[in-house]
This record gives sequence, structure tokens and C-alpha cells, in this order.
Amino acid sequence: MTAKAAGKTPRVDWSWLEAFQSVAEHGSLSAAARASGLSQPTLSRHISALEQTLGVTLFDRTSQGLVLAPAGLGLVEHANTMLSAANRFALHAEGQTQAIEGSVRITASDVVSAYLLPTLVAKMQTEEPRIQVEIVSSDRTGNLLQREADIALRMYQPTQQDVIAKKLGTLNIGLFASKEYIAKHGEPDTLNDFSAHRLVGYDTNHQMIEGYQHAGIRLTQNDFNVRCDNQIVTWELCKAGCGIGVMQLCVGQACDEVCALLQGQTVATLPVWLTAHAELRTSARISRVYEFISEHFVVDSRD
Amino acid sequence: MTAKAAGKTPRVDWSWLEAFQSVAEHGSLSAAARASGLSQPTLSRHISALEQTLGVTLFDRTSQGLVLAPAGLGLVEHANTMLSAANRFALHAEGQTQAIEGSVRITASDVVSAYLLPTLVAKMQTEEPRIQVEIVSSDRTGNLLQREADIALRMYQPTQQDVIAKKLGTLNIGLFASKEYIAKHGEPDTLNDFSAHRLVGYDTNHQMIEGYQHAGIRLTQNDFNVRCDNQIVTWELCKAGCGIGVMQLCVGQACDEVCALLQGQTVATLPVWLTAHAELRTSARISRVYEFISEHFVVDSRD
DNA sequence: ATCTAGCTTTTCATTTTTGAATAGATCAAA
DNA sequence: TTTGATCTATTCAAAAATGAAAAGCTAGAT
Repeated sequence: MTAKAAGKTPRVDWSWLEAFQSVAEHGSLSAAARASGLSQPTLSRHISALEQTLGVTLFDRTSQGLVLAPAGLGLVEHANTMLSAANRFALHAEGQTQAIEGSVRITASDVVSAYLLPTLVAKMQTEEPRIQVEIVSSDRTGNLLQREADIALRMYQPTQQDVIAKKLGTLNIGLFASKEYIAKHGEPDTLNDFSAHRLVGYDTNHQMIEGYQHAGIRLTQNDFNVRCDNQIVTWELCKAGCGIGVMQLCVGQACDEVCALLQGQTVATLPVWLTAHAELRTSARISRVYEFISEHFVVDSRD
Repeated sequence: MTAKAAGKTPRVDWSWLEAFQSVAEHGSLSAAARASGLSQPTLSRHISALEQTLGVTLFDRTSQGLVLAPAGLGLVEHANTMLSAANRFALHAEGQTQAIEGSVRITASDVVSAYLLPTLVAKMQTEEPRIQVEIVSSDRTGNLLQREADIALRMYQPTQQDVIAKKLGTLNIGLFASKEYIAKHGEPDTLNDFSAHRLVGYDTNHQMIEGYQHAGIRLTQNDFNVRCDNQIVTWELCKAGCGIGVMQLCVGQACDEVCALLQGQTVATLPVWLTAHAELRTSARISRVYEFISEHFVVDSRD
């Protein structure tokens, strides 16, 4: 008894194609399951159903996942086309929402999320109590298209197409050390003095190193005594006296435990971009949040 | 309690989008249900789920169906893109099938299906017993893309893109009348004599009228005494002595009850095109059937 | 005014699908 | 070799989706 009996061609459920796309992209049933919110057995069955219906082996099963079989190779292109269209569908639909209530997701860097957004969100809550805000704190480049967030605050000019973007201004970066640290190690007077000091910085994010370089300070990963890929933890380390750290001036200057070095000189600037998907501009509540952030986000200089 | 609660955005199931596309295209749940093989309630719920998840009214419910609401209007484009991609997916997948067994659907006109294909199919069955053949007898332009058939025999050059096509030759059309009719009414000698005779022909298909005109016979719908939109019934009417009818010469001449008029003169020719979707050429069994028809289909002249 | 035809939605018993848990398999590292 | 991590496929009880039938609704015809 063969899988594909004679007679009517069974229906191909689009859910199966969704499963195919996801598994093809993530490389395993488990990974796809984690990403899609379905369970691994479910995806397994969807793939099986698709294979049986089409009478083709789509994936080769290995012990570390499912890899596309020759027959499936040419199909991924069409599945991706479907995914893209589905994304556009969802975006366009979201844009149609006229309800002012509901939640809006904002993504921003850890520091912005922790030190700049809270007061802004609090202010917004009083003006727009029906809008719920969800902050996706992440330094990685969240893909707006994949709807990780509705609105993104970025420290660089967005390259993605289909997004609208607006430069809110720039944030000035300064150097800080805790009072305790300065009392013990003294304060560097010029940029060249830094090599004798302890630095606290990032593990992974190279942007900051480039920032230092731009300010005339040549550094490598090794010049950082304590490294951590979480910017907030880094800042707390700095406050605790572990060394010299970088921070947005407006944040650092509001902090009692630390002093700005070099007389609060700006050693680097970061542009601040507000971005959202173009389709979303017609959504009442997202548009409202967009405008609100645009007006109330505090930057060192608007331009 | 609003439908869309705060927190996580619920997943949009691609099945819902499939339902959306189908309902948007067919104009009602019932029609979409008939077309898709699902039931009305199921589609109704899919649409509802989609609307609830998106928080948008996609359709306005009327007593004669669902019409796209303003918010849904812009979405149909993306849904259609998905459908198109899904169709391509299925076609490409079908092309990957290397199994020689399975069924192949051939669509052709009523006459070709009834009088020309049977012997051909019988011959093919002896050579390829594992291939099951399904004949979709229909005069309307079956859309290959929608998989009404895998292979189509057409009486005109196909315009659809993405199909491969091959002209098999031409079929000559002649005029026939039953012996009984001729005994009673005599046989017309020239083309101009026809106005005094009874004609049997189509109700809807204007192609035939144009065919007559091309042969120098000017006719209108009213010149046909007996009309029927089924070509086979028309031919049976002709054989029963109701009047003069048209038929492929090779078919009419094999028929004892009738005589060819005008000494078997060809009054029109029809091209015969064999077509299939390009993706399907790589499917072993469809390719086999394609070649078989190409070699064995009997036409009056190959060119 | 009533009736009919066609549509959607609701109800409810049934079937199907789902996911947690489990078993089995493979690879990498200790 | 053994252990541990990571994968897929299977099992089975629970949850969800499904379709037949019924109810409700509207437009158009009688």
C-alpha cells in the first residue's frame, strides 16, 4: 500500500508549507519548534504529511537535524516567497488597526531601555493609558520585518528597506569612573593617560572600541580589564569601582557614584534613529507611540 | 474583555491566510468551501480567528456572502502572492516525483475526450500499466496553474505563460448529415445551399460559427435549428437526423450513420496543442504521458 | 404578505490534532 | 568507553478542530 493512493490529489495545507519553510530555515524540527511556538512532534507530522501528499522526500533526517533533500532544495525558494508575503500581509493588516488600545513593542539597546525609556514610558502611560507598552531590550539588530518589535530605537541609520526612519538627534558619550576609583587611582588628564588605567567594557560589541578610536583613544580588546557583553552590567561594574567606563553623558551625569572624566568632554556621539515599518504608520496606536517618542525622547542635541 | 489581550501576539496560522484568500476569491464561505474541500463552518472560524488575531474586520457579512471590508482590501494582494507561491511549490514538488506510478490528469474537449482519447489511453495502459489516467472532459479553458489537470490538449495556441506547448498538428473539420436526413432533404452541393437546410450546432461556443465563416458560410446563432452546448450531444443529434453538423473528419468518417458532405471537403481546420506546466516536465510519469500523447495522438496532418 | 433560496452562524458529537513524556539514535567530549 | 547533549520518532491522554444539522437572517420572487 503506497502512501499516495490513486484518485483525488489530497489537499496541501498551507500550515504544512509554513512548517516546511520554518524547518528549512532553522535546520531542525526542534529549532523550528522553538521559533514558531509549535511543538517538535507537530512539525514532524506536518513535514511527514507534506512529504506523503507530494510523494517526495523533502528532508534527509540526520542526528543533528533535518537537511534539505535534493527534491526539497528548489522548493525553499517558493516557501520563502510565501513567508515574505505572509509577513507583508501581517504588517499591512496591523497597519489597518484603528484601535488605539492594544500593545506596542519597542526595541532598544539595554542602556536606552534601562535608563532612558522608563521615564518616557511612564509619561506616555499617563497620556495614553490604553496603550500597553512592551520593551524588547536587546542590542542585536532586531528584524522589524519579523515583528520582533513594532518600533525600534537604533543607534545607527537603519539600512533595511520598507522602514520609515527619523533621526531624533545624537547622544554624547563620555568617560566615567567611580569616585572611589578616582580616589585610589587618580584621574587621567588627557586621552593618552588611559593606557595606565583599568577599563571596563564590552566583550563582543566592537562599536564601542571604534567609538574610542574615533575619540583618539587606540584600544584593543585586551585593554579592557573586565569585559562583559551586557552594557548595563558593564556600567554597574564601573559604578562599583572596577575601572573607567563609557556611558551616555546624560545618564552618567545623573549618577551620584561616578564622576565624568576629562571635564565631561564628549568622546563620541551616537546618532539616535527612530524606526518603524512603513505599513505601521497607518495604525493609530503605533503611530501615536511613534510620535510620542519622537517628541519626548531626550537627546543631547537634536539635528 | 477584548479579543486581543495584551502580551504576546498570537501566531497567525497560514491556514487562515489560505482561507482568507479562498473566501476573498470566491466571494462567500460556501463557495470557498465547495472549492477547497473544507466545510463552511471551518472557513468561517478560520476567518474569525484571523480577524480576532489581527484585530481587524476583514469582511463585511452580507446575506449573499462575504465582501471584502476596506481593511481587507489591501491584503488580498499579499494573499494572492502566497497562493501563487504555493501553486509553484506544488508544481515544482510534483516535478520532483520520480515515481512512474500514480495518476495523470489530462484535460481535453468533449469530442476529443470521447472520440479520440479512449483508444490512445487504452494503448497507453498496455505500455504503462502503472500510470493511472484521469480525463477531465471540459471545453472551458482549464487553468493548468490551478492544477485542474497536468496535461491539456487544446484547440488553440496556449497563451498562458509557464507552460510548455507543442503543436501536434491539425484536425480537419467537415460537414456531416445522417443518411436518413440526406434521403429526405437531399445533399447540398455548394456552400451556398446550406441556408435551405437544418443545422445542428452550438449554443454558446462561438468558435464554431467563426469556423463556418472562415469556410465561407455566413451564419448566425439563429440559423441553427437545434442548439446544444454539449458538442457530443450535438453530434448525436446530427447522427439522429436532426440536421447538418460539424465534426472532425476522422471522427465522422468512421461513423456509419452519417455521410460527409461536399465530398468530404475540409471546411475548417483546428490546430491541436499539447500543453503542460513547465515544472512538470521533470516528473517521470507526466513526462512519459506527455511523450506518449505526442507520438500517438492521431491528427489529420502533422506540421 | 408569504415563500423560497442562499447565505452565515451556532450547536454538539465525533474525529483529528496537539504536546508532554518517552524511547531510540548519533555525535562530541571527557 | 562512558557520559552528556541534541536530535527525531512514537505513544497516549487531553485539547482543539471539524462537519452535519439546525437555527437565524436577508434579498428577491410569487
